[in-house]
Amino acid sequence: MATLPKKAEEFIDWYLAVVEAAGLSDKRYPVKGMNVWTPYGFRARRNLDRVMIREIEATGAEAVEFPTLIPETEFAKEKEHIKGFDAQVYWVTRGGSSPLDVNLVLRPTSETAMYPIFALWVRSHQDLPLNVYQIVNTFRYETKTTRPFVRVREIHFFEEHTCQVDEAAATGRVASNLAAFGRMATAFGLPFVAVRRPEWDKFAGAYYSIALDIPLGGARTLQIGSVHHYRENFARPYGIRYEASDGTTRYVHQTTFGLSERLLGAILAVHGDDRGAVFPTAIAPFEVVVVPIPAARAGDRPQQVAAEIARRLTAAGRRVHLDDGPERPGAKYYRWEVRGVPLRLEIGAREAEAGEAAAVDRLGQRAVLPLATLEAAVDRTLEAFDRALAERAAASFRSAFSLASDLADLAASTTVRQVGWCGAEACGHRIETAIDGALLGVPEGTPPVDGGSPAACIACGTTDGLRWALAGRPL
RNA sequence: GGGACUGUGGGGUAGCUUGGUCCAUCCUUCGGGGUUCGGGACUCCGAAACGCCAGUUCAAAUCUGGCCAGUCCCA
Repeated sequence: MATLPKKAEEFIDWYLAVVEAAGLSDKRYPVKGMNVWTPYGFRARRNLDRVMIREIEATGAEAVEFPTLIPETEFAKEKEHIKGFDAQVYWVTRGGSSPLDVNLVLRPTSETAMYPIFALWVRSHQDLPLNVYQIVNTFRYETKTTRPFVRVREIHFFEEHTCQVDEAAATGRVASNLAAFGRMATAFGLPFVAVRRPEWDKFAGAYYSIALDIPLGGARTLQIGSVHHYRENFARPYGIRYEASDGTTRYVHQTTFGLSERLLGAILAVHGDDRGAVFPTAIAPFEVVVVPIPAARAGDRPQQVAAEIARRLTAAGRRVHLDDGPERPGAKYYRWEVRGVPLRLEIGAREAEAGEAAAVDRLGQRAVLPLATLEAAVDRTLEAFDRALAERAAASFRSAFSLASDLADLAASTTVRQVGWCGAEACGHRIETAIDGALLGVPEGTPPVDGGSPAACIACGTTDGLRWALAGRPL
């Protein structure tokens, strides 16, 4: 098996090689940006979905599913929105061989599919809040280089859409979404920053946008999700009104929360190492792989014990793979390492006789687990693994940001930079030019670098209206 | 949106400049046999490719055009 490129030296090549070697996606499908979810990758995706569903439903959202096609007439109702998406939608213009009277858009996102119906569902303040989400495929005609999970044309999209009684309630929903995302990120051991995007980079049609970004090493960043406050921007063109308790008619205030398989890409990018993928247990296609080690003197005892262990752990609710194929044990170790399985249990003649399992986690921690209390021992081992993985990610997150105080300093950035910014768009663009990237925005809450208060705008030097902002190079 | 480049078995590649020496190289992978088995075994046998369609030519992996796919740079 070919060795992988080094993560620190050739990040993109490393990422592609890991996706390939781990068997997560088949990118040979003959349409750009549309890849096949392989069995192993699909397991990871299903686990990702499970965590998203658990956390969003804990906040009172309900699952729905809207159609894939949107009439052009509905799509065009919100002017900023269509301007933002026009260049990247797929059109359906024919039914059979006949041109359609009204062309249909393959949804790039579902605002314009849902909101005409929301206008029918919402009549009274008693219908609010309306919190619904769907996990569906969306389509964007991406022209840049596509990459598995990170930039695709058919997106596995989680989107929550809500209607609230007023702006404050919508702001509360934004906070609730950010908290829900925080819980998802914790489950995946994934540190992130939430930043309010600058005006010129907010979602098409939004009042404001909060992006969830992760650092990828160097000044690179990856946006893995976003939460938007729409105020009444969509409610007005789509007529989503309700009668308040005082008898007046008002427009709802809306929010959305979007995530995608980029989260899987981010998990690979953050946790993976030079030996391949590393999955936190919450998303791991298999949490445990059991490898018997044959020995002439032991007969088939190791295989029998390994099979029994796999049965027991499966019964205990673990996702387990028993690898009792004919390969040599070492070949199996390498394979399950590149595929990122958190915990490997080895059963040889020694272990079979002693009533033990040799355990090695994906970070290299070794232990001997007694078979008598194996289920509990595996629980503890995986918990410790997840903690260690999260701590490793947190440590690299802490060193992924640094302060910068003048524009010349930005060009050679080897981290994401935290800078003082006066808020002016012209200064924002000068920062973007200086770093050859983007002004990511203003951090929500505590900024990543504890630098006190900013002294001056890095671009114009003014000391008025200062805030911390982050600048980086989005992938 | 503009420009450049690339496409060879499942994966990675040599060959292309100068058409013939190529029923196409090597690594890996896959199938079968034997010896093996506590960190990627060895060995024998076998399978597997010139993106697609036209054109030039006695002759095309190699030259030309279109299409499809991929990559990079610029706006």
